[in-house]
Amino acid sequence: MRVTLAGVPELPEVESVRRQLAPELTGRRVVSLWWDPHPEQRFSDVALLEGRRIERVTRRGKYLVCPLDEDLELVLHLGMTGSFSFGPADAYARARFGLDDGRELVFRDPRRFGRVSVVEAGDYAGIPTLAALGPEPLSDDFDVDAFAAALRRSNAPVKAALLGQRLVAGVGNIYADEALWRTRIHPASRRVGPGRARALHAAIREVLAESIEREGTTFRDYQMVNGDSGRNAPFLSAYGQAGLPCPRCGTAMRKTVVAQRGTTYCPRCQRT
DNA sequence: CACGCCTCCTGTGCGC
DNA sequence: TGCGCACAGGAGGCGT
Repeated sequence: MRVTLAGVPELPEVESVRRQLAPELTGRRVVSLWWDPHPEQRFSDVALLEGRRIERVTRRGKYLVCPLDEDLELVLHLGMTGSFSFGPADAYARARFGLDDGRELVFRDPRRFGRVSVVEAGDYAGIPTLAALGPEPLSDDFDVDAFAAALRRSNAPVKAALLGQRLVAGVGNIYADEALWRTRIHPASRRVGPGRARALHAAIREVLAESIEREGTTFRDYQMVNGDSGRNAPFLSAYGQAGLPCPRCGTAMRKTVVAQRGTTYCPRCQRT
């Protein structure tokens, strides 16, 4: 079985990019600006960035959030294939930010799913997922009892709940499959009791923290600012492993669709 | 409100 | 060899 894999940036990948960008961008001023006007709705008020100073480079879930002077914020989402580099721009460059140190930060995004917005600080009305984003999974705000209660209230498949960004921020297709595999929960399960919720809470933290240590998962598209790949791919147990033996029980891993997303799980270990 | 389905995009890989 | 098409998927939007 052959599966096409992209390796979309999720929390560990965005955090790895953030760690590389922060020292380069903090304190820099944007002195020139270009962006591809297509598709128009993925670039919002970007012109406001001209002349602004980047105060910090932070992250919420899969969003990069850069406070600017003048009480503005630059909000970036890498979509499926977004990446940054300090030039040179190629045919897939969607935005170019000229800095006051003479360098140019290039936002490259072949599939154009990324988004760039400049907003008044904290005003996420135009970015609804960010406005309603759940707690950071690696912070104390990610409360196990609140998570368990929210899962109990949810009638959606547990994987859909994880991807929804409201119960917890930053989990995407890769780490949802990994955390569910570790806790032996079937991705389509609509009933997750407190014991399994507690285990899932811990597993989400583990898979994300381990991947951050390895600077993320690279299949093809994701790369860091310096062009390096993440090193987490060889450690995946579920995502992309369809047809291969389950690392726990040896049963062939199965691929299905849950929440309109490709989903790999062990049909023997993972029970609803 | 919660849930689920459709859409946006384009490179890739497969079948014929 | 070349063509056509299915597939990958985060988030936004909309219908139920």
